[in-house]
Amino acid sequence: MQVQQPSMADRTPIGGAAPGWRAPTATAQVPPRRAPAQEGSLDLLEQFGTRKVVRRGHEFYAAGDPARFCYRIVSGCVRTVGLDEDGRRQIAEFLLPGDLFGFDSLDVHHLSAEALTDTVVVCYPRCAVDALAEQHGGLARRLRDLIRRNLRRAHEKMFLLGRKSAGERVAAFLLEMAERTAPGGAGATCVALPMTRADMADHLGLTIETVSRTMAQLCRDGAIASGKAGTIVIRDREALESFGANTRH
Amino acid sequence: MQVQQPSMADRTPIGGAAPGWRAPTATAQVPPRRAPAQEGSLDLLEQFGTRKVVRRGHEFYAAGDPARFCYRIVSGCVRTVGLDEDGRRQIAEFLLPGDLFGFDSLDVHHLSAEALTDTVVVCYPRCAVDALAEQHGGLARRLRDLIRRNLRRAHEKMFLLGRKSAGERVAAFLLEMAERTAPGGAGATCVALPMTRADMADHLGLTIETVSRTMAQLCRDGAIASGKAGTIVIRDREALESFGANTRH
DNA sequence: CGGCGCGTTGACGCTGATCAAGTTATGTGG
DNA sequence: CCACATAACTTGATCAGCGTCAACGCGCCG
Repeated sequence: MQVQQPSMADRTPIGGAAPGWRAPTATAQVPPRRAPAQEGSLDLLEQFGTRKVVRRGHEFYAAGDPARFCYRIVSGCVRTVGLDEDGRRQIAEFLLPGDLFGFDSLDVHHLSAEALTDTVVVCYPRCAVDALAEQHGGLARRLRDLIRRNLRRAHEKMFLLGRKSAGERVAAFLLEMAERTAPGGAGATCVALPMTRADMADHLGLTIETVSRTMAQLCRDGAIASGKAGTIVIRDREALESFGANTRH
Repeated sequence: MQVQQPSMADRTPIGGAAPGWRAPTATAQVPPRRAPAQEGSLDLLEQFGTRKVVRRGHEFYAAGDPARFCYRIVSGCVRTVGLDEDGRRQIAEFLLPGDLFGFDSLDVHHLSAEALTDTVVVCYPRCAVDALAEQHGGLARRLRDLIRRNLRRAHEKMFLLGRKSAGERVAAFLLEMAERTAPGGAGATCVALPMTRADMADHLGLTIETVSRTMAQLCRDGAIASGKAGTIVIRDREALESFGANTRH
């Protein structure tokens, strides 16, 4: 396991005036996105946020680290990773601009969080989060609901991993990424996939080869097309939605 | 999907006298258990709790129901179930005496909860939970941590489903059940398995046959022995812990 | 140029699903 | 209490989805 602790020196107070964290760097292919309404209203926290940049491949925290900070992604992409002693890896989620992470750990992180691309985050001290939540029932409620939503997504992923075929998993993943980057998009949607095939495989409980083959199949079927530099285009959403359902009969 | 709503008539205030619910039927092998320390201290809630009995095979709530109540199990055993349109099923967790459930749903339950055996619960109105949490930061914090623990367990299960062999899944499940019913137990431990093979299969992402075969193998290896009426005995914990690790090399 | 990371494609085999009996529990009505 | 029906479990034979191993192409960078 890599244990590169990125320098803390680039953390700067956000204190006063205009939010300076509005995506100055354009490193990531993933465009900055407004936080969705249900997660956006943790405004009370903003005054405690500090900006931080983590370079591609580096960790925000490792499994086992004390949970001292929570994060909101401004730009870039992050994965949360579980590793076991044999080197087997499970990626719990990919996080995109607007997403929050680190809020659902107990005192100690049980997964590590790693930057897939150069990533800009706002970073909230855990003690500030807890203190604010102690005083403001509304914030506590929103935090609770945030973790609840994560739990619901985890349950959906358990279903995916336990009960769906390789084709269904890949198709569902692509649709999920599409929905997250362009909510409600209907026609041909361009989806950025900033992660490697290995990342997708470790997220979907498959191997690199199976992911690759499945996507090739989807291309042949005309459901998707491969765009430039880690993007795909969804051409036929319905084909994607029903893909692999026939595999398990 | 079965939509039997058990009668609400058998709900009675908890205040009263001797618990007449001490397992009249011998279906439930799971003995009552004290709530573990970290979950037990939701004491503020107790005054709002009402007792309720749900018979084996009946639902506490269905997926899609508004989340009006949360529950603590007094005796019995519960499963939380996700179902899809094809009839594929995923059991997120099995819940034992002392366990809490229903706390991690948003406004609407996304899984259904069904009694595996005749089950006695204490039932807390969601509005009371929320109102109390609004006023008592400490309670809110404990609720948050409760949901966080559930999320961590969900992540561990994602790892199990995505990355472990059939043997490892079954072995891990038996060890988990052992740990939950007899924490820290060292020697030969007797473990109640109040669920069917189909339940185990739908929890572990396997088929009935594979579960059955794997347990037969474990018996042959002397790691476990089958006891009476849905119980097994763990004879060799280390053999169990390393079982199936060789299968995937 | 050559090494390296990443992705693709093919051949083959194994784990676990599927199909099919058959046996043992569980429950029900006589 | 037994007879019967049904659910739950076990075991075997066969199959296929996906993993494994291997080779190769491509873009990037020193």
